[in-house]
Parts: sequence; C-alpha cells; structure tokens
Amino acid sequence: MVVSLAQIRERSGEVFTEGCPTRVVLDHIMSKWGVLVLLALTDGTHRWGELRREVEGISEKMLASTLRTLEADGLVARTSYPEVPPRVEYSLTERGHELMERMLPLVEWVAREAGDIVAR
Amino acid sequence: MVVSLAQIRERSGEVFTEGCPTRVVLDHIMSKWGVLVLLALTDGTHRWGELRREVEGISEKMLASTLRTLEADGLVARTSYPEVPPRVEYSLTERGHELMERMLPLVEWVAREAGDIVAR
DNA sequence: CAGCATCCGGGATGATACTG
DNA sequence: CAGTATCATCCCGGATGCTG
Repeated sequence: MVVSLAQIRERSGEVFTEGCPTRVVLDHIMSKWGVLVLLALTDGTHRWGELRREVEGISEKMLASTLRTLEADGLVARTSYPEVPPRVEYSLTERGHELMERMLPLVEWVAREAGDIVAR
Repeated sequence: MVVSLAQIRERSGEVFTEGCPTRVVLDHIMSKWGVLVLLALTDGTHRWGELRREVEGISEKMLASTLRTLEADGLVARTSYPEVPPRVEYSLTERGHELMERMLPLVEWVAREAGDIVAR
C-alpha cells in the first residue's frame, strides 16, 4: 500500500493544524513513555509490576499516567482481578494491535539504524 | 515483512534500557515537532520560512533546534545559498526517506483513526 | 531572510510517603 | 500488589531582541 502525504492531508484534514485530533493522538503514542509501554505490551499481557520493571527508568507516576491515557484512547485494555493481593493485567486492544502493526516496522528500522545515527 | 518484538530486542540489544541509542533516536524523530517537520519535508524540499508557516504553531527556536537535531542525525540535509537575501533549503536525505517510508503508514493510520479515538 | 542569544514561566517529570 | 497524593525540580519551549 502506497501512502502519500497528500492522502494524509486529505484524510486527516489538517495534520499541521494546532489542536487537530491527529496531533493529540500522535502526542500520546509517540511520547517518550507511550512508545515503550506499547512495545512492552506487544508480546502479550503484562501485570503492572512487570511493566514497571520492563520499561526501565519509568516512574510509578508516569506509568500510571501513560496507561490511563492509552486506555482512554482505546489502545490498551485493563483487567482487574478481585483478589488479595490485587492483580491487574494490561494488554493491547484490537485497535492497539492495529497500531503496533504499523509501528513495529518503524521501531525495528530505528533499532537497526540507531547505532550508526548516534555514533556520528 | 514480519517484524517481531523478539527481533527488535535481538537487533537493538536493549530497547528498554535507559540511554540506549534506540531511545535517543526515537526521542528525536517521535518528538512533538520532529514528526511534523519530517512530514512536511516528505513532499519535497522546503525553505526555512515555508516550514515555519507549514508547521503551524512552531516557534523559530524549536524549528531551528529540531532541524539541527535531524540534520545531525543524518535525516535532513541543509543547503545554504550564498545570496542576498539568504536562502536556505531543507530536504530529506536518503536515510530520511527510508525512515518516512516506515513512518507514513503509521501516521496515515493515526490520521484515519484519530477522530474516533479522541471523540470517546 | 534565516537564524542565534538570552531570559523566564509553567507544565512535565521524578522522588517519596502512604493506602486499599 | 497496585496504585494515589504530595511536593520538589527541571528543562521544554515561548517571547523578545539582535545580527549577517
């Protein structure tokens, strides 16, 4: 599938306009922690504590905030089990999987090129 | 081409580790203004003033800063013409085009879904 | 026209303590 | 275990003024 910038402009209306929905969603999923949390969830369901350990350097506050935003966007599903001690699991929704289908090739390319890029 | 998270982990070493090159590059290209500047350059060469007008809301400071970062990463080429008044043009490098090849499908999807997502 | 230097305010982010 | 609440901090990013 060939995608042109013109198509993006047409479909999204105004990608370059302040406050347009596209900018808002981009800010969520392409934020420093948003990408890493989504990536961590790509290989399956994870518990809160697992995410905290997996996404190195994230604070509890930012993990909570990031997860709430992604959940509100319908990209991440939160499942709480009424047990003691509490157990909460996070996973990608259908929409989240669609997103990551598009984001993985990008991240893969960056991961491959990053060494060369920062070494300059 | 199928890309798995496992492949990313293998190739990049430690995507989730603090300070790894992948995180640095992701921060550059997925920053608020980085994405928009790269998008604007996807349909060809642009002058400084054009970019300033096209990427609505960006300040001169952030435009300059963003362009310098992307240029240092080898994603954007800067061409200065010794004229009066000065003329400077920016365009994607080969590597920049490779990047946008992967980013456009993602942005296109976001542009298409953004309305539904923020409307919730 | 295409920038750079400087100042500065506020939101983003981190650290810590606490709770159901 | 899975968060929330609070406070402290930092640096992103805007505004302004100036220059080649």
